[in-house]
Amino acid sequence: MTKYSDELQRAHLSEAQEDYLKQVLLLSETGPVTTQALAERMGVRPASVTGMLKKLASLGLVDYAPYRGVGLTSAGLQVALEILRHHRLIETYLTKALGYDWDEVHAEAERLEHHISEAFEERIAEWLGHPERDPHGDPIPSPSLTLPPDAGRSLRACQPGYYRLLRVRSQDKDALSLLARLGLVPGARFELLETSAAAVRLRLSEGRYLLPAALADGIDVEEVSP
Amino acid sequence: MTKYSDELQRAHLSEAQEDYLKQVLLLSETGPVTTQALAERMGVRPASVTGMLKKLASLGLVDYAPYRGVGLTSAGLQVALEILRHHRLIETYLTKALGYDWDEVHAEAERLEHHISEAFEERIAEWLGHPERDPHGDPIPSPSLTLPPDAGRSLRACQPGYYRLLRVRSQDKDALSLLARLGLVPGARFELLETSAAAVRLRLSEGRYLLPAALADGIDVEEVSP
DNA sequence: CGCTATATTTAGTCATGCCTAATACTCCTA
DNA sequence: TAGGAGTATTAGGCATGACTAAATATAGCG
Ligand SMILES: [Mn+2]
Ligand SMILES: [Mn+2]
Ligand SMILES: [Mn+2]
Ligand SMILES: [Mn+2]
Repeated sequence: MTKYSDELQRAHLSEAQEDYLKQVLLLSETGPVTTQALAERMGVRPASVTGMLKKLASLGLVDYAPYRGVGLTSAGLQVALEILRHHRLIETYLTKALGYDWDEVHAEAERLEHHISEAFEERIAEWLGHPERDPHGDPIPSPSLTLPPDAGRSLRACQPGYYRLLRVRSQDKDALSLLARLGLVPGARFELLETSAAAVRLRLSEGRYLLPAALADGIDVEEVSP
Repeated sequence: MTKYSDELQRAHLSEAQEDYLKQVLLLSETGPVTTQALAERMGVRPASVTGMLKKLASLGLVDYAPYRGVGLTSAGLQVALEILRHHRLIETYLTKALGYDWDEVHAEAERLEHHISEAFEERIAEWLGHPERDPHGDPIPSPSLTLPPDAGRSLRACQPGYYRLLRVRSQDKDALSLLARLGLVPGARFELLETSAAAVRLRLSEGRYLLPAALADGIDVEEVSP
């Protein structure tokens, strides 16, 4: 019966509300969630964010103290994880079943995540063999909405050595396109040759590249034997 | 230039507007499109329909004369066919690629039709081999938005004889479920034994059934040799 | 500790798309 | 041909989720 009321609530959430909750979750992974950061992510003005936060708070989905930032309640977290699961499953499905490139999937998933049924979610998860990571290496919340633990650390902070790429956090289409072109996708192995403040130098089987620090920042890796 | 302005306009249409246009198209296939019929199909009150028709008329998508009914302009027809193509391709894809039953696909397609990209449309059409009919036998508008011609006639008006089922017009979940159970899906062959005002009697390889006239009404068939 | 830059919230609008109640039109029938 | 039944439109509201401009809180700094 808990189930029933949850579903009722879910059914009533708008696309905008779901996206706000998802962004609160994503932003909270790196630090406090400010009105301004949320406004940037959502592509709206800060005043609009304040209005939405008040509504979400009244629905019991966020804890909101004016001027103090915002966080998800456990109900809000469930919704955010559900949408995130949709998003990442859809990205994975589009890539594996329909031949999308990994730089194309985000925009499509951003819309579809709000409009698929639980049946659709289950069927693509089944078709995919219940994956734990999407094409970017982002963890996919499980059906019971637990998030697989983070693995790896930022390439930016690594010493020279041998590594395997685990995750690319950038969502910039052109950055993703570039990385794909270089073969820098999850699973790729490479040698980190040198790091500096501005860039990292690395070697793949296909060649040697100098990667701007901004890109290296968003790349998570794990060390491997040579 | 025409293309450009069309696409701009498309981008701005809401889900509600797209659904109104689609329903105007579907209703116009059987007779004049009244405010009331539209209200029933859309699940809203007639007053709401009037409001929307005025808006669509001002966008140049429908010809609307108060108290006189409504019809699509050629711009409106394009939009309606585009959405109808999405709907029927999605239904077909869900059935063939994800194992949906034909009585499950409608609700899912009704939402997704508004939220897929042209790239998605093209890829599922490609995967399906550019089908001309959806799982119910409904014609799928071509990429250039022409509708394949109607084939067959209503089972209700047929004389006893041998027939192949071409199309099921009902969208009722239970009716579809029943028909699927009997094997009465597009392509099925059967013998029509007897017709009366209230029902038709027919024989499939699996058995003999008495079908209420209301169901037979929505079934299109073509005659075949015994 | 007070001042100011920045972040945030409030106040007031607007567009969408729905609703109900009241009014107007159409067209069939007596 | 005048009602009336039934259909449609207008009038007035409401919720959602944006916006701008104005007011206000916070926090960092001299
Ligand atoms: Mn989204
Ligand atoms: Mn991703
Ligand atoms: Mn629809
Ligand atoms: Mn169909």
